[in-house]
Amino acid sequence: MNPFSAYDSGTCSIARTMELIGDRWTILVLRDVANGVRRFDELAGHLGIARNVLSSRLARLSDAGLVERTAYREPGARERLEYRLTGPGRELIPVLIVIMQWGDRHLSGPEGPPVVVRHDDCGAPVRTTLTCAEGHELGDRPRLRLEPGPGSRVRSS
Amino acid sequence: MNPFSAYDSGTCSIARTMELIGDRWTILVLRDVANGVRRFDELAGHLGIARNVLSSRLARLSDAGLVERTAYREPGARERLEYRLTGPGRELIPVLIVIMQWGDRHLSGPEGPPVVVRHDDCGAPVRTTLTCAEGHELGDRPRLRLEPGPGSRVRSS
DNA sequence: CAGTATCCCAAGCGATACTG
DNA sequence: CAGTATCGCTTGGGATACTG
Repeated sequence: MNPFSAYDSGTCSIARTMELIGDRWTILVLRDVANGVRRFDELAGHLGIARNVLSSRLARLSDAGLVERTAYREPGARERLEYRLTGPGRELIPVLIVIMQWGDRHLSGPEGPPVVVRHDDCGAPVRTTLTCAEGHELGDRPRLRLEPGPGSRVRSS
Repeated sequence: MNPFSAYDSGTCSIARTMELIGDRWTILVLRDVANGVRRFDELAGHLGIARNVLSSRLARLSDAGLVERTAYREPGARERLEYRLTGPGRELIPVLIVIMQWGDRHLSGPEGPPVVVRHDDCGAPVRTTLTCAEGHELGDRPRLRLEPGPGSRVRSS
């Protein structure tokens, strides 16, 4: 009867995702990797994270397939390792953007946000919008309805 | 020279937002409150969270202005307290949706996602999209450019 | 440079008992 | 019912030293 019993914490996609990225550092690591910070020491320095923690976060992200470690060699230089987002990792970028957008609006000072994200092709600022399959735009405070999906454990009787 | 020095961890909107919601429980509390679970014991039972932790999370969310506690009284019943999202709190819903969307795609089993979110007005499923101010849709793996914003501490010289 | 290993502390969390 | 208080465990995290 309560539609939200479908939302049991075990299978909920939000819960599962947060298990992966819901700690103090992981999202920031992803942010930096997405922004082209690719080497271990560079990440450690820029984030101010302890090296062992960075190591374990990168390992988890790599296990989950969000980040891959590859070797590369600049001409004449010795081999180096770098981290890059995989496909699934890049698909997290919209998550980073919405979070940033919310923070820009509600947590940045009167000076405005410290960073602006633009569409690289046209230079216009980027934003996220909520739309439905009928093409309606839902705005910031959308009217939503939840229903059990195909993977629901709740019988629809 | 490095555009990402603008992204110092102190002012970054992602970092600031994650300080607020970047732990194991807060997002799930927000999810439940957004879904109409409004009373303390109901939240505690549904989430399986320890009561003291729930208490402290609600306090933090309330301090931050994402959630407000109000008293209400059903006719004939005694007074009760309930939590509701404030305006800024409701603006976090798109964050919940993108996270859920990503988890649906990458972390749910072959059965599919346990919950589907629909536009309440038309019943069509909801999704988030990245667009730029020029109206281009950017897709899952967008080509982005970062620039220091007005609140950047980095001189633009 | 790119990590891993160790040590220790602080925060987060769960269980439980208690109060209005 | 709606919380707060207390306790002890467990995890996360910082500093530092060490290895290939």
